[in-house]
Formats: sequence, C-alpha cells, structure tokens
Amino acid sequence: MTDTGAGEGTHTPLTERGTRTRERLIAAAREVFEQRGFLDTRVSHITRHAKVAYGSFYTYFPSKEAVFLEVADRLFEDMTQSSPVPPDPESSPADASPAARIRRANRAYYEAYLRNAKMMAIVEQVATFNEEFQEMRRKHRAVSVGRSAKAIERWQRAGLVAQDLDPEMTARALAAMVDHSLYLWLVQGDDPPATERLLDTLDTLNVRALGLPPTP
Amino acid sequence: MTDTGAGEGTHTPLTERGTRTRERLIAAAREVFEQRGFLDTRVSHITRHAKVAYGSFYTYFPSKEAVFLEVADRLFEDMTQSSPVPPDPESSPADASPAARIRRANRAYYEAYLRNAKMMAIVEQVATFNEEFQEMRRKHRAVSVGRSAKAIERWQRAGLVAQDLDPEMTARALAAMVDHSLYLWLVQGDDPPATERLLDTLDTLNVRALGLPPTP
Amino acid sequence: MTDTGAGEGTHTPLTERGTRTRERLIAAAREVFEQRGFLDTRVSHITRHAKVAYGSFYTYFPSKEAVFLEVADRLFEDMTQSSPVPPDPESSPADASPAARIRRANRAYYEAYLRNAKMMAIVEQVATFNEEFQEMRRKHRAVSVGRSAKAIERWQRAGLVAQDLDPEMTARALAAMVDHSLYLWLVQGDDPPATERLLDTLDTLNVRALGLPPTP
Amino acid sequence: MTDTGAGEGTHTPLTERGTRTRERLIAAAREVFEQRGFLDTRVSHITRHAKVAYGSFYTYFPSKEAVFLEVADRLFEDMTQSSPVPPDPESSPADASPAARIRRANRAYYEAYLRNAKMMAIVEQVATFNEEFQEMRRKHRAVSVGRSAKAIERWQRAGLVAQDLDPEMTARALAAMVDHSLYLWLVQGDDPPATERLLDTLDTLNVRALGLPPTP
DNA sequence: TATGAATGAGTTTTCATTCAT
DNA sequence: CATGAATGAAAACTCATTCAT
Repeated sequence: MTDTGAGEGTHTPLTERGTRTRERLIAAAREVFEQRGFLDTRVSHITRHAKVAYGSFYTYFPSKEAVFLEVADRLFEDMTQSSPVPPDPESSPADASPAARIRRANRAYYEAYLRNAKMMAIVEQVATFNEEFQEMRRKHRAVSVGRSAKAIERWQRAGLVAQDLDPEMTARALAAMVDHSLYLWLVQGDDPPATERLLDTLDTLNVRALGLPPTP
Repeated sequence: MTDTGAGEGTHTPLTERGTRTRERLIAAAREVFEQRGFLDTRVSHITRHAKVAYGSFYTYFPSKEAVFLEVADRLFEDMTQSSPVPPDPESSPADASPAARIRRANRAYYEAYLRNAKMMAIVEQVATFNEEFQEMRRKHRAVSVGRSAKAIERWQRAGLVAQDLDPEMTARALAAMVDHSLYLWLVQGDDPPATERLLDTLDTLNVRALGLPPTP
Repeated sequence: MTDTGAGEGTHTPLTERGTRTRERLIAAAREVFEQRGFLDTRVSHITRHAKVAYGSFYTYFPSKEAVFLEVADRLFEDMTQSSPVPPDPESSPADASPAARIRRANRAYYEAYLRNAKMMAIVEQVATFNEEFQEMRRKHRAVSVGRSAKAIERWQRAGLVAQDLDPEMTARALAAMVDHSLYLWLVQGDDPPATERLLDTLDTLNVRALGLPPTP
Repeated sequence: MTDTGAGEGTHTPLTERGTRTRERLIAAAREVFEQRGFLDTRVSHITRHAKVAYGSFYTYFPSKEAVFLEVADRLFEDMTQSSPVPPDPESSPADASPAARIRRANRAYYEAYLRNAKMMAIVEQVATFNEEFQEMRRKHRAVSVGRSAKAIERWQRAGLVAQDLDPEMTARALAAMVDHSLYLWLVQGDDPPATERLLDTLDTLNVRALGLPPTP
C-alpha cells in the first residue's frame, strides 16, 4: 500500500460517520474519473456525485490529485493481486508447466484489465504529467517485473529457457507486450479483434519467445 | 498527411514571409511542447519563443491543438519513413534474412525514437484526452502494423514462420512490445538499462517468437 | 416571470448570505448598465460596483446576458404593473370615461418610463441583437397590447368606438405611438418638448383616433 | 447628403479604378451588415465579400463606423426621397385630399421600409450606441417631421384640422406611430398581421386623429 | 493603390482552494 | 464535521488597426 501522504489540514477521519463520507468520496471520484477523465473532472462533480457538500471534499483530501492517488492505489492492488496466480496444489502437473502458468497469468491479467479498463485509461493519462504518480506506477511495475524475472531465472536454471536471455530485460519486454496490447485494444479501442485470437497470440508469442515447450 | 482544416480567420500563408512565420511557429511549438508538455504550454510561450506577436499565432492556427496536430503529423512522418528499411541490393544474403531485417528495423525505430523521445512523450499525453489525435494515431499505427503483417505472411508462405500464428495479431503484439518498451525506457525513464542489452533482447524475443532462424 | 435557467455551475443561492450577494449583483448590474449601456459594461464593472470578487459573479450568473435578462424582467414587471390603472371606485363618472382612462394610463406609463428611462434605452439596445431577449419582449408586448385590444372591443360593443377598426391592429399602432414617442424623447433626446405638450398631444390623438368623446 | 467626414489617411479616390473599389466595398458592406448586423460584422467579412484585399479597406474608410455611415446615408436618401409623394397633376381632386395624401405617403413609406427592412434593423442597432449616428438620424427625422408639421399647419389654416393640435407634436407622434409599427412588424417580426389590415389601420388612425374627412 | 501579414490590448470564463457560519 | 459561498489568478481567443512590400 503506497503512502498517499495526507498533508496539512487533511486528516484520516476518526469518527464512523467521517469514514463513511470519505469512502463515498472515493467511490464517487472513481466513477467520475472513469466517465470524464482526470482532466475534465471537477471537484464539484465528485461532491455532487457523492452527495456531499463541496467543502467537505477538502475535509478529507488536500487536492484532486490526492483522491486520484488513493483511487489508483486501490486499483493497482486489484491489478497485481490477481496477477500472480498461486500455484494450485490440487492441479495436475500439466497445469504447473511454465506455459500453462503464463497462460493463466495472462488470462488473469486480461480479466483484471477488462474489469478496470476505464480507470486504466485515466491512469495512463495522469501518468503523462504527474511525477508523483509516475513514481508510484514505476514501483508497482518493478515489483511485478521482478516477479516475472525471478520465474524466468528459475526456468533457466531448470534448462527450460535459453541461458542467453537477460531475465530482467525479457520480463520487461514481455510485460510491455501484454500490457500495451491490452491498452491499445481495451482502452484506445483499436479495431477490436476477437478476444481469443489476441489472447492466444499473446500466450503463444510469450511461450515461443522464451523457448518453452508448448502446453500439451 | 492529415488535413488540419484551416477555419475562419486562420489561413495558409500566401506570401514568402507568411510561410516563414508559420514555420517559425511550428518549430517553436515543438520546442516548447518538448520542454513543458502539451498541458503546460501556453500559446504565449510559443509566440515568445518564435519571436512573433501573440496575435500572430492565431493568424496561422485556430488553437493550440491545431499546431500540435501539425507538429505531430511531421513527427509521425519521421517515425515511419525511417521504419521500412529498404532492402539493400548490395548487401550480403545474410543481411536480407528475416532476422537481420527485424534487427535493422528495430534499430532504425530505436534511432528515430531516441531522436524524438521528448515529442513521443507529449504524443502519448495528448493521446490520452484528444479524440481527434487518437484517430490520427490509430491510422498511423494501422499502416505500420499492416506492413509488418504482410511481411509475416510472406515468411509464412516461405515456411519460415509457423502457420498457426495470426499475422495481424502477431504484428500488433510485437509492435506493442517494441513500442512500449522504448516508451517506458526512453520516456518514462524506467531505470535505464544498458541500451544494447534491451535492444538485443527485443530482437531476440521477436525472432524467437516468430520461430525464425537466428542471424548467423 | 421568465425563467433564466440556471445552468452548470451557476445556482440559486441556498443561504441568506448568498441571496444578499445575488441581489447586490443585480442592483449593481442595473446601475452599471444604465451608466454605460450593455455593450460597454464589463463583468468587472459590475463586481467592482457590487463590491464582490470577480469570480462571485459567475457563482450566480452564467454570463452578462443572464443578469441582464433578470434585470430586464424586473423592469418589465414594473413597467406593466403600473399600466393597468385600477378603476378608482371613489372617482366621479367622468374619471371612468374611456378618454379619462386613456389619459390616466398614458400618464402612468409616462411616469414609469421616466423612472426607468435609462434602462429602457439599454433594453432597446439589447433588443437589436439578442434573440432570446427579443422573444421575452415580444411576450410582454403581446400581453399589454392584448389588454388594450380587449378594452377597445368593449368600447366598440358600447358604441363608443367605430366598428370598422380592427381592435388588435389599433391597439398595436397606438401603443407603438406612445411607446416610440416616449423613447425618442426621453431616451434619444429628440429636442425635449414641453412635457405637457407632448403628453396632451398623445392623449388627444389617441382619443380622436378612436373617435371617443373627449374628456369633459 | 450628410458629410461623413473622411478622416486622416483616408481620401476620396481619384482614379477610376479607386472609385470602383470604393463602390464595391460599400455594396459589400451593406450586404454583410444586413446579414450579420453591425456588431457581428468584421472588416474581413466586408473585404472578402467585395473581393478586395483586407488592407484596401483602410485605403477608403478610416473605420468600420465610417462605411456604415456612408451606407446609412444612402439608405436615408432612399427612405426620404420616396416619402414626399409629388402631387400628381393628372390626378383627380379626390387624390389630392389630405386623407388621400396621407394614405399615399404611408404606402410609399411602407414600400421603402419593406425594401430596406434589413438595413433598418441595423440602423436601429447602431442608433443605440453610436452618438454620431444618432445625430445624423435626428437630423433626418427633424426634416421629415418638419415637412409633416408644415402640412398639418396648412390643413389647420384651411380649417381641415382642429386648431388645438400642436402641429409639431402631432407630426412627431404620428410619425412615431407609423415608423415603430412598421419596425415591430417588419424588423422585430411581431406576429405578422395581414399587410393591408395594418396599413389600413394606420391610415385610418392617422386621418381620424387629425379629424380629417375620410377618403371618399 | 493593392496586398496580406503583424500587432497586442482587452474580455470572458473557469475552477481549485480557502473561509465564514 | 458539514455546508456552501467567496476568491482571483490564470489563459484562450478576438479583431480593429497599422505596417511592410
């Protein structure tokens, strides 16, 4: 959980009622951001949507950026928690093959992306001009890339992946491929391909690029 | 070449002098955009930089968006013209191998990206909120993805690439990989890796994902 | 009462204080309009005059036009309320004669015009270019012309006015005479005649045009 | 012909070609004014319409007001020349009766108004804010009111009109009636009555107000 | 004369943030 | 805590008029 750094004048609510108001504002903010984007969202839109007085917004957040960071933080939580599919102990050996795990991870990420597509668009928007937010995003990316790199190294040690690949660079590049493909498709609306065709292609390219044996 | 559509009051210069002023404004706009981003650029910044009167801006462009489209159009021109590396007739057979061509194309794109990194950042920014611009970008992307898809098909017919890959989807995914990797690195400044390490990884993943024979 | 339609961002005040500020703005607007005309009035003039911050204007009105409509609406209220002189029950029969009533109505209208001369000038100005306002004015005129037409019909049935006159057209024409005469004199400042001389003439022409018996 | 007072830098054209350009500009100005009103007309509209370079406008007129005054001057010429219907020597005695002359004058004015309705609207607009123009208009009005007053006096001496009417005031009031009625109808578009019905009413009211014998 | 570019003061409107109640 | 009014610094854009060629 990234520290959103509550500043002067704003404080974490103490009373039950305060907590409720704050949550209402966060929920409203997310909905409004999704509808209008960060730039076109006015604080008044958020308060109106949350059915809260204009001034109350500043009781809980020092600025528009501040709510956004909170909303984004929760979003990242959702996006990354679902990613690392825990090894299912009950699953057959085939399910545990690297190719199968990549497939499962990709599908999970796709599901999460689909669920959050609107906010992902806003996230991209804010990332283009807000440094603080860029940093937050970089950290999240580093974590998940690190995780993938670790897996690749493991597979290299197991002789499943070619030794000449740089695990870190590879993890980055493949993550960029999946991430950006989904972005262009789900957010920018590049002529929608058949879902399965795109996901299959991503799985296959991933697996072949790494030189892994295909899923049986 | 996108038609920016000169409207009421704005016009294409009819004299030498007018053309010069217009060019000065475009050049200045690009520089200012690069320095401050689209959102933080004021028309006054541009005119000051171009050393023309405030009002002169509106003699040639109806809005900040309009100059931006013109600047971006030229940028895309540069980014895509360099991409399709013409087959060098004098080159050895090895240079003409698919792997070699991919490598050359990637390098060329990298060079162009490096040259235009600052503007690519702004392009990404504007793409997050300006529909007209999104459309322009989509078109450019479609053209270059189409080109790659054609090459893949050719290689499939020659038995160099597996038949089960969807050329269109594959071209998209690989383009997304290269594009976004460069973006994260050159624009977002994700801890800069050694240049060669990243480029090599991209080449290799590309080639292996397609199942092409490696460069000798 | 015309609905000025509060839009996005502009609202009807909810508190005592808000109402006061809004009224201050309306009063200031009227005074400034009177002094400088609509075209030469700046929103800043109004806020300065009302001693509120520039931005406060937009808390209550979406534009200069909007306050004007409100000011004009109140003006019309005043101009027409005074018109229909209530039949004085204590008055002698002579006072109730058509000629006497016309005379009284004209005088009342003159008083109102005098009281509002400055604003009537602005009203005329705005009527020359603002469609919304033209419509509002048309409605007001229709109401008062309708009232006069009704009276003329009554007099026709009573045999006091010639049957061959079209009540509607007649009411219009006579209203135009009185209205425009006052306008040219009080607003455009056509060489000021002796008040009584003009008013008497208007009364007389009115009465004779209708063929009514003169006031005794 | 009112002197429009050509100011500094502008001069009456000397060459044949110059005269043509100037006329083109005046004609274009009238058309554009009619279409968009004075306030919404830009100098560029006029030059474009006249197919003349922007700068050329200022070769012939010192300002937008200046062309307007010239256009208006010609308009007034047309409006007043048609008014004083010359006594037709061939006409029957009945045609020369005051009632007949009033009728003819009203019809002639109506024709002229109809022909120039669009410009009359603009004239009214400019009259609300331009002092110089107000003065010009006042003079024109004085001339035609004077003419009517003279006629009334003549009719009074001939015992056709009641002695108690002030000729000047009467002429003013009746002119205001006709003028404003036509304005409200032809310019402001108050629900268009049947032409004849309005004109007849105006004639009749005029004649009866003066106490003239009706047309046979 | 004719042409078209250059100028820049002037206005409206927006909206995040601060205050008073 | 809640409420809603108050604030005022921006910024974009217009367009009559002046200039340079």
